Amino acid sequence: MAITTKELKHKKTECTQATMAVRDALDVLNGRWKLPIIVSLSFGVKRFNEISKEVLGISDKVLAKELKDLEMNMLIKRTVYDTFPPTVEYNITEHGKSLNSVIEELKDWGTLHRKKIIGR
Amino acid sequence: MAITTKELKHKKTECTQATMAVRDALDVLNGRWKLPIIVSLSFGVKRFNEISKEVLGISDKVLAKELKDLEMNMLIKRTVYDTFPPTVEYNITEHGKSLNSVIEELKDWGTLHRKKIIGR
DNA sequence: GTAAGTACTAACCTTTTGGAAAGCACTTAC
DNA sequence: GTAAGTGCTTTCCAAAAGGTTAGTACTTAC
Repeated sequence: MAITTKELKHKKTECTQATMAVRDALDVLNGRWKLPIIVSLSFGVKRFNEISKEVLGISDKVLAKELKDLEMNMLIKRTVYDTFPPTVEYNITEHGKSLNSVIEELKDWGTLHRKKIIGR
Repeated sequence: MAITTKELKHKKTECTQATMAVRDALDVLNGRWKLPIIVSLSFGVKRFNEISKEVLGISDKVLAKELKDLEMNMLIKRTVYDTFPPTVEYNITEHGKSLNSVIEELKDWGTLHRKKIIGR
């Protein structure tokens, strides 16, 4: 089911703003780790190893990558202190906090869904 | 950074219900295609090829898989009519409609984020 | 009989994602 | 000098996701 450039252009004009905005949001939050990390940081400033322990199952490599992504999208801020054993702190930004209502909705829906499907 | 069973059990007791619910929701909606498909179907009943044309870039194989996933999670319903060229219709369920507020939030946040980062 | 249309599935291959383990730079404490 | 602690990075490898192309079952229209 190949899509020709013509079809793509044609469809693009029909494509609603809404769908694109949802896609934008999903792209930023993609994967299993972004939101758990944000939730973890929403409880306060944390260091690398603290996040690594709180977000269950994440590997160092992936955590480092996810933190970079989140920083690039201005959802979190990285602060380095030049201490003896190095200290790096991560905290949410105002922009990151604006995700609160999204997270609330996901939490509510997740709870509803669990009742409906998993724990029926 | 391996996690021992002991650590896992220990942390599990601390792990908030909230984080698990968010995870549940994300698991159901994972990937780039689930929500676009749901949005597409939220505008009305559609057939396989119609969805395939509306959800830009998705391949037949992936579409078929995603539709199966969504049906298993009771978000959409599949109806087969035994006509000459076969007809299969997909529509959202009530449970699927309960995602509306999540989608609204994602849309709003996506719009905000685009202003902040992409089109600053 | 042959072409067309629908909704897929199967086979094959490439890309992406992700985990485990080790290493590194730097400094302090012993 | 050597061990420890921090925040990563690198290498290697396995699994998962995803794209392309072809094919199938069935019937109807020509």
